[in-house]
Amino acid sequence: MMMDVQLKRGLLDVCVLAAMKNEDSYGYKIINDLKPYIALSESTLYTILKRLETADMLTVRTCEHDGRLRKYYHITAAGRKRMEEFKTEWKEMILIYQFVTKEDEREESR
Amino acid sequence: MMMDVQLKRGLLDVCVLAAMKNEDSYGYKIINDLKPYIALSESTLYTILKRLETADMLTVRTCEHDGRLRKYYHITAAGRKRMEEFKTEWKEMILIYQFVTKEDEREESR
DNA sequence: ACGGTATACATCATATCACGAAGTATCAAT
DNA sequence: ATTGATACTTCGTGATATGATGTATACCGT
Repeated sequence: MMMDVQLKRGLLDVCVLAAMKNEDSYGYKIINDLKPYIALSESTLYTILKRLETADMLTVRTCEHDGRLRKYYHITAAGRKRMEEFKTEWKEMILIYQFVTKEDEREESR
Repeated sequence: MMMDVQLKRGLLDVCVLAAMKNEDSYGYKIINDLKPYIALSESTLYTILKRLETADMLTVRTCEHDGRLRKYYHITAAGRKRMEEFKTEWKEMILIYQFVTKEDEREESR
C-alpha cells in the first residue's frame, strides 16, 4: 500500500485502463475501484486520463447524473493493446526480479 | 529490452544496487553487467549512483587502474534494506498484475 | 437549518528523474 | 595514426506524480 513512487509510475496507466476494461467508468469510481491495489489522488488520475485520451487509448463521453457532471471513459483498441504490451513487459520484469533477488554469494555467507 | 520508461524507473535503483551486492563494482562494469536485464546510459547510471550515495545506500572509493580513474561503489546496510523492501513491493506488484490481466468479462466475450 | 461527508471534476506549481548530447582522458589493437 | 574500448562528468530537457486549492451538488444526522 505504500509502494515506492517510481515503481508506481509504470503501473498507473495500465491500472487506469484495467479499471475500465469491463465497462466504461468515471474518475471517482476509478479511484475507488483501484484503492485495494494502488492509491492515487484525484490530480494524478485526471492527469493520467487526459494523457491516455491524448494517446487515443480511451474516449470520453460527458453525462449528467443527479444534476452533476460525470465523464465516462471508454477504453479503445489502442488501450487494450497497451495492456497486452504490459504483459510482455511483465515477463522482462520477472527476469529483473530474479536478478535482484538471486542468492547472495558474498564470502561472509559461506 | 524495450521496456516502458516509466516501468524502468522503479527498477533502476534496485538493479544498480543488485549489481554490487556480491562485490564492489564501478560504473562501466555495472552498465555491462546489467545489459542483459535492463539498458541504461552512462548519464542515467551516474545520476543514479550519485542519488544512491546521497541516500547513504552506497559508499564510494576512488582507485587508479591502468593509469585511469576508477570509482568503486560499495553497497551499505541501507542499500541492502532497500533491496529487501523491493521484495515486499514486488508482492504488491503481483496483485496489480493479476488485477490488470484478470479475465475479461465484457458482454461480447460470452 | 446547519454542518459534515461523499460525490465529481479542474488547474497550477513543484520536485523528481531518465536520457541524449557533448566533453575529457587513457589504453589496446590494427 | 586511427579506431574502438574503457571510464567518468555535466548540462539541458521533457515527462510526470502529487499536494494544494477551487468549484459545485447531494445526502444524512442533529
